[in-house]
Amino acid sequence: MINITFPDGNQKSFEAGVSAIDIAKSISHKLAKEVLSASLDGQTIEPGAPINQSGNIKLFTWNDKEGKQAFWHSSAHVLAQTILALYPKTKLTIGPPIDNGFYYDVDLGEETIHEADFPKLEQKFMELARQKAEFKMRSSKKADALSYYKEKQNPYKVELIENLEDGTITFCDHSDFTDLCRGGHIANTGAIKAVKITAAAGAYWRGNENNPQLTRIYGITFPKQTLLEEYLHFLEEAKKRDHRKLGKELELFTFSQKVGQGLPLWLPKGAMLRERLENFLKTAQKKAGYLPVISPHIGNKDLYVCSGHYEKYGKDSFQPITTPHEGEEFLLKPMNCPHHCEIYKSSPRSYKDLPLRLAEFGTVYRYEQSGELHGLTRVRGFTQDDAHLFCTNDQVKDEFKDVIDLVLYIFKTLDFKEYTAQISLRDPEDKTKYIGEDENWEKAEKAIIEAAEEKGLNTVIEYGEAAFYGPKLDFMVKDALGRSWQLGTIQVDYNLPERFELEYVGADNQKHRPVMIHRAPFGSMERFVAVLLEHCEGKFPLWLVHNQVMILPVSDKYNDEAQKLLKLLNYYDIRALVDERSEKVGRKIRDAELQKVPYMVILGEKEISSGKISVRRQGQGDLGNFDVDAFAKLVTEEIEKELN
RNA sequence: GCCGAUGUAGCUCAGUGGUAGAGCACUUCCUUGGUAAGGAAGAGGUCACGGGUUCAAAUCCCGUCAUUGGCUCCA
Repeated sequence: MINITFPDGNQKSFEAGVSAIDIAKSISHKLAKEVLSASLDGQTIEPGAPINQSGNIKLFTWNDKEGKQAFWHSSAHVLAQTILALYPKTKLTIGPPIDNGFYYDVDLGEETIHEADFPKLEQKFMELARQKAEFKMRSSKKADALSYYKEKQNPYKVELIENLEDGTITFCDHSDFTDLCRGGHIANTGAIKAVKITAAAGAYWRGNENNPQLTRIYGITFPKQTLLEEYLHFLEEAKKRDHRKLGKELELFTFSQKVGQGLPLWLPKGAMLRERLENFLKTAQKKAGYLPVISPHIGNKDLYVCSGHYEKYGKDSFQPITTPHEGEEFLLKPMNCPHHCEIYKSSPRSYKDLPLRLAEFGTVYRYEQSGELHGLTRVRGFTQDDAHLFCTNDQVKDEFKDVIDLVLYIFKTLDFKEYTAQISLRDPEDKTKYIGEDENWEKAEKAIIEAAEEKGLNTVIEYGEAAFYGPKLDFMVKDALGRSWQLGTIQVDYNLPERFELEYVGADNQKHRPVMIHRAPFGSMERFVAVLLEHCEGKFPLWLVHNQVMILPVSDKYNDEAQKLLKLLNYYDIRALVDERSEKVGRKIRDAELQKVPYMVILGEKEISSGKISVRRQGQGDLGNFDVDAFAKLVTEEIEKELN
């Protein structure tokens, strides 16, 4: 007999050899049917495999991340089986579960899979899944595993196995299909009730662009048909929140082939939106002791050679502009920091001047690869809400913490509740990608980790994600489709002050080197607006929205009164417009609702004679009658609340 | 840059080799109304661009450009 302990602390005895599913059955048949995966003492186990030792069990269903992962991992096996059945010459590589489904990377040789082939794949997939084949793990000797794949002429699997220790190599069989696999399946393929092949894409073997390109087939499966329908519905809804669609509808920005790829054109409404965001941050920065600076759009190449950016990113910049007579080379400014370093150097600095916080909405240009461009989130010309804080060693942590507060204030004001605070450190395997002394890196990394900890941030650490000159704290926010984008960033840098020989005179009358903090709470105005649009679905908070109030005269007769009201609202600093079209009021309401105007004011005979306006809130309907100043107060108070 | 997809009116899209289409938006006229679409008429396109096949191309083929889903990259 063995003792099994459940997460709630309860214990039960079972005969040795019992499976996780049997254990679930002992609780309820419903649970047994729903269990997808299990773990014993934290180790993932196959749900149908015999358990021969006592331990702590956890049972996972579709509602658990672990359950979904096992489900999609198993589905990847079936996908591989499907592809092999339809394209027998395929060489399999890897096929992991991801956040939304799974993929399998395959070498199809001469064949290609097109979107038109997806229905065929889906049909075969379900045919195979319905066989209810059990997933069974078995171990293999390294030599046997190698010869198996050598015989199949599959260099990818051979490479994978060569990197594994003998004695740890396992395969998973189901039906007539077998694959190298470390485990973590559902019991059998029968639980898969619905599949959607979502995309075919190229992907490099082991993520290295010098390696052969494989075909990656993406799919998603569900234990119920209705869940697939819900997922497809979610994708439809996400499309409505796409910033590219909303940007067009709300007339915020556009692109022109003539102007160039990745070079956004801000339309008046978009430019005014940006202005409000910038002013919001400028006000906050003024309070926090920042000083504005302005630097030009081009800079001498030597400036970036000095900073090290040219060596590292020269190929990712636009090519230098050469002056006709002197032959001097200039780059379109790819970042603002070297300029700000030179501003620092414009005058001798004392420790009394520090921290010196230089801020600029600096527009920069980067030659991003064409395949990378994406709406406003990845462009070739964009404006950073940049600032560089020059401080002493002792001031780094406090300055860093203040910047965290600023980022969190912005996120709170704009209702970004879900974000990831990512600490990006050096790649411990390859320090050659970075400049500077180990000692400085350690100081910088320690400062970030401590500051984030003292601010109580829930952080994840990513190795190898640091900038080449220093570690950083990045704030990542997801778009409508769940893709993660870096918005705010804070970076500690001991290296550029060194390279630019920045100095200050300390209380000891000796020269010292300052530390630099790079920070951009929005990140780039373009990307920030994009993610903001997707978050609020185009329904901007009142303080940001272009048109706060739409005045709707009941008929043309009241247009003059409407204009008077408009002036009055403007006097209260409220942005409003009058809908003077000869349309019925129902139509005007509908259009204002669709334009996502937060407040509507209806003006007709009743309002004029009573002196009270009739107010509607977007998405809510009629709010009743108000005196104009009471309404103005309502609006201004709502704005104040949003900004505090 | 690489692999796949897409490109028709301002927007969303239909149109599989034989005269370029719809809805919304726009313009004009009628209508002057009470809380999510009043009516009529009109205007609007070198079917992304360049070549080819054909008696005939939006449609088939090749190339280019742009957009797009991924991969790689991201100061």
